[in-house]
Amino acid sequence: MKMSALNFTITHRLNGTLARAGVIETPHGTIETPAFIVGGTKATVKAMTPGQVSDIGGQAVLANTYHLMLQPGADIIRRAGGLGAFMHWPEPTFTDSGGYQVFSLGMAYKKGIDATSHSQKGESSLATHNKSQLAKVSDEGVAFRSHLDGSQLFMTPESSMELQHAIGGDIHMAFDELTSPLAGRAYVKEAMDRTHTWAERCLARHQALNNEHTDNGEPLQALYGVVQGGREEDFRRESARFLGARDFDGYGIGGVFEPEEIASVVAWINETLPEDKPRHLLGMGAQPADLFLGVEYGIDTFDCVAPTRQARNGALYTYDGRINIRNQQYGQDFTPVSAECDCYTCLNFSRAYLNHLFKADEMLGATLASIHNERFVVRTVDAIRISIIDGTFAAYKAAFLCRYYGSDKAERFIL
RNA sequence: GCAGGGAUAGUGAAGCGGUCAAACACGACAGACUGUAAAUCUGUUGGCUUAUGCCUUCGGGGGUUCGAAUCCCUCUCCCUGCA
Repeated sequence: MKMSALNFTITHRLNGTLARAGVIETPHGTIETPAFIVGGTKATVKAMTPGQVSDIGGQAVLANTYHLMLQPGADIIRRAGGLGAFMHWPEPTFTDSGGYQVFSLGMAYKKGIDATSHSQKGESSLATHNKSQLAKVSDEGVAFRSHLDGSQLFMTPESSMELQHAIGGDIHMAFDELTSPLAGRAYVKEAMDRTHTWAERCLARHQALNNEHTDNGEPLQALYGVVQGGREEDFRRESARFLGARDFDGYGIGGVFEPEEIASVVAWINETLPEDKPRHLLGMGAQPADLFLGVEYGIDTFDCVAPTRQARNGALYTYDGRINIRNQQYGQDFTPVSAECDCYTCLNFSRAYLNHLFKADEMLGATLASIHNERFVVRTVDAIRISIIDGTFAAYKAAFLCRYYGSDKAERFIL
């Protein structure tokens, strides 16, 4: 008998687009899609309690294998009863494979070697770190140096799967290699081929581990293959075809960096992938355009750390665009961050109060700001889901983006 | 009263004859952040400005010098000992 780790049902489609609404069922509950998955890298959504994550409408959390294997160690999490039990999050969980860290620890992107750093002025500590390269890729796997203590590590597709199964999230990502936007076509191809080989190795190890779970009477865990291929249409379609032909429970789309790429890259992939499997856009969702375009071109779930990171740094989302709450002008502004927002922060606190918390460096500022930004993004995706169901997506998208960006700038995201 | 020490940009604090509009830190003012090496990072921060440009600054005043935040005299205020 075939048991599946995950069920995905598409309930609505939007004519003339790749958009759909549906439900993902996991052993820890369901996710109504499209959905924004909250970033919980180190088994915590920074500055928020699980109760607060639940209150803002978060349906699932995504944690990171690399970070958790270093600290506290996958075995600790396994012994705690798995990721959800460990962090007191009873709802669905995802883990990322550590593949992103291959990229961010191993190559410089936007920090060290790109065109913007010609000035040589104040070099950030991150840029300095990038020069020292904490990761090296080979066909067998990736040699890492821990960013915490410098110790030598080696991660392979198999070890990533073993770690992810020990951590015990509901949905895992295959171990992949994403390439810098600066990489040439030849390297993009090489990395994609390696990602494909790794994906097959991940699948094999994953299925063996799931067999063990079955023997032990434990719930099955799901695995998404991760599509790569840079900005090259033929590679992206090839990657979607290759992975789509294999028995993954769903697909992650990796290596997308700019909102402008979403429409094209995601469309190539989602036209090619099997329709009946969920698709997760890895790491994108910092701004409304990402969300609208992603959904329009067939994305079911997103994750992004920007809402919480930007919140911690004082950038708050409003329907009229982003504001920096530290700015002087908010010091005497006793209105909420967004009058139309229904989050705990907006219902109870003023911009002036948040401005004070940030200037005084009080931790509550980070919490209230994170609650607001996460609610803003989750609610936006929820509203998008409703607009698919009732067929008003196009009008909703146009109105939302025009107001957020201004009609001039919004144009590039519409049509 | 005597003997020492000190007063530097919003604050603290370097500098002790030229390379000083003056390090550094904090503060202030802006910006960035997309599978979190991020409660982080970047820029600006005397005035005028396009400026490798000019102007006004280092407690007040007066000197020495080609040249002073830096040396001398004096005044004001502060600190530390001894009376």
